[in-house]
Amino acid sequence: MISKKAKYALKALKVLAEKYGKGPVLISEIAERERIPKKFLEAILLDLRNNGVLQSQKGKGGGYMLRIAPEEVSFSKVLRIIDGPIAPALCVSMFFYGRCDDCKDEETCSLRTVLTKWRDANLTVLDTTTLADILKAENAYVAPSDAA
Amino acid sequence: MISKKAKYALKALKVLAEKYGKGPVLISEIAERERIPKKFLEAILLDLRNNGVLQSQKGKGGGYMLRIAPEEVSFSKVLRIIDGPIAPALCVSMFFYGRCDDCKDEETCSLRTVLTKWRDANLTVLDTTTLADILKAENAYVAPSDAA
DNA sequence: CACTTAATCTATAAGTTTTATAGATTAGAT
DNA sequence: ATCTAATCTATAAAACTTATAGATTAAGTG
Repeated sequence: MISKKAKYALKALKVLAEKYGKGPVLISEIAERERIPKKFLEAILLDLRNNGVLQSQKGKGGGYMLRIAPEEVSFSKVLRIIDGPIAPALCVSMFFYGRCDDCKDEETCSLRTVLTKWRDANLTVLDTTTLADILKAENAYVAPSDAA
Repeated sequence: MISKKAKYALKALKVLAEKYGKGPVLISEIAERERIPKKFLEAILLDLRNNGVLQSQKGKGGGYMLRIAPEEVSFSKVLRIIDGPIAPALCVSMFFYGRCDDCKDEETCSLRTVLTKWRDANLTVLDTTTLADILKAENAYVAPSDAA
């Protein structure tokens, strides 16, 4: 399960992806539209900015905007910034590798083989899914007809 | 990331899978072999028993054993018992479905489309991976030679 | 029946992470 | 100067994780 924070982040990024190239968006506007506690959202957006995903402008006419194109913002990038490791365990993490303190011998850990497979399946989806895909999903939705 | 508890559970189950059909195994034996705090492990095994994965026997000659064959114990089954939902969000969970309190309209949530895809990729791996696969990985390991 | 073994149950708690809230401060625009 | 909106600092309730301790129950053994 991803954290609420990560879900908030993705929803906020969806809004910013929609307005990509159309100038800055206010925190308060995003917060209202997506029902995110404003102060909490502030911290999230700041985090995304400090990690190169967003760009901000203070003062009147200011706000937040994407620094890179929606197609460039993968889920894995966002999740790593907000939630940390994507891998099911540190011992198979590519960006947050760490030894498992309960593991006797990492080389021969049979669990690790399986965890690696799981990690790769995850990354296949998360590396290739971007904000652009959320937008596509948004537009693809057609209200079900009563015909059936 | 899975919890330590889940990792402990999988490691304990690996031991029990090895001894499948060979009588009960003591909690203390598993705890020592896998370096798991004994009291903590007790709770984990009990949980697995109450959910039909394990079977226990009190008193002398007692211990824990698998109730079903290693090939029948999938990762998804274990993880749902120990860590709960496997899905990245409750709104796309098959076993723990719940509405997201911050979501205006679930039907049109664009994030949900992507989360569903992610969930399915996860399940493809976790439903088909069982304790038997851990054992296979265990036996498949061959120490690297110095030749290279 | 008394004794030993080993799982089971109940209670407690330290530690960490998550999910926020409040208020002061800084940078930019007019 | 003044208004605006992001930024920084501090705080904290709530939930979850990771345990530990001790009493109890069930089963087998002599």
